[in-house]
Amino acid sequence: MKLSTVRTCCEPVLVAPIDQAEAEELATAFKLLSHPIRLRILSLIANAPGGEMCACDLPEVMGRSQPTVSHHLSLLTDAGLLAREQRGRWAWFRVERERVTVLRDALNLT
Amino acid sequence: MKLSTVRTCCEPVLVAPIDQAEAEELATAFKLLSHPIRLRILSLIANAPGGEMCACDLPEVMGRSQPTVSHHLSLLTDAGLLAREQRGRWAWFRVERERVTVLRDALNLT
DNA sequence: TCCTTATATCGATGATCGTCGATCTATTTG
DNA sequence: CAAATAGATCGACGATCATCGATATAAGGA
Repeated sequence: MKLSTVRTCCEPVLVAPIDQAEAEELATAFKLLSHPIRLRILSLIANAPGGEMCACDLPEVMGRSQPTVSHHLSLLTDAGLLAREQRGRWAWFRVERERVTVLRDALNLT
Repeated sequence: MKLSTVRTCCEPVLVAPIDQAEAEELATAFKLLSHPIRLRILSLIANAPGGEMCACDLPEVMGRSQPTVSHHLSLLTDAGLLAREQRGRWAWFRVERERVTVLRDALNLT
């Protein structure tokens, strides 16, 4: 899904009417923000030292099992909201801020 | 849910880390934006003449049944994203822009 | 008061989602 | 190569969600 080509800061949802296809793509993206674990993961990584975090720390911090955390990390990564980098046997993640900006700008009112 | 007291433009999700309670409230709000019909309803009403729209027109425009549209209007209204006003036997809706702004600001990166 | 119309609510059904134990894969280390 | 460890994938289960027909409610008009 190339979200940035669908909706930019110049044509936000609440200023220009959207059609069915655009609504479906945006809804899919906002769905990623509709779960507390995913919001906390984004918030945690964005505020981590160096803006990145190792997946190995997340199950304990989140209080969820490793498969559950891995599942949510995959969803965020597949959607382009997180970038994944393998270092040795550890996976490091950082927030793709441009993608978050696209979603924020979709809610512009002016 | 008093969302505006929980998260303002001064402490966005990606600048300050959020705890479990805040994440749950925000996730509940973003869930409303995670369905194409609800995004189209918001977009349609925000761009309607006078910024308001009668519910009577929505089932045909959306291609959904009257109960389905009523259900989504209730979700948006209960969450404060839409304001409902009864005029005679018709229900008119307008977008509560301040509430949308709260969600947008939660995604601020700077 | 009776009829019509707009909207909400109920109830049921199928679909999607979140979770985790078990297992598989890949990488490092001894 | 074998053991250990990080992470992904699988499979199943319960929970939540979207939808719509049927029906209830509420308001206006005859």
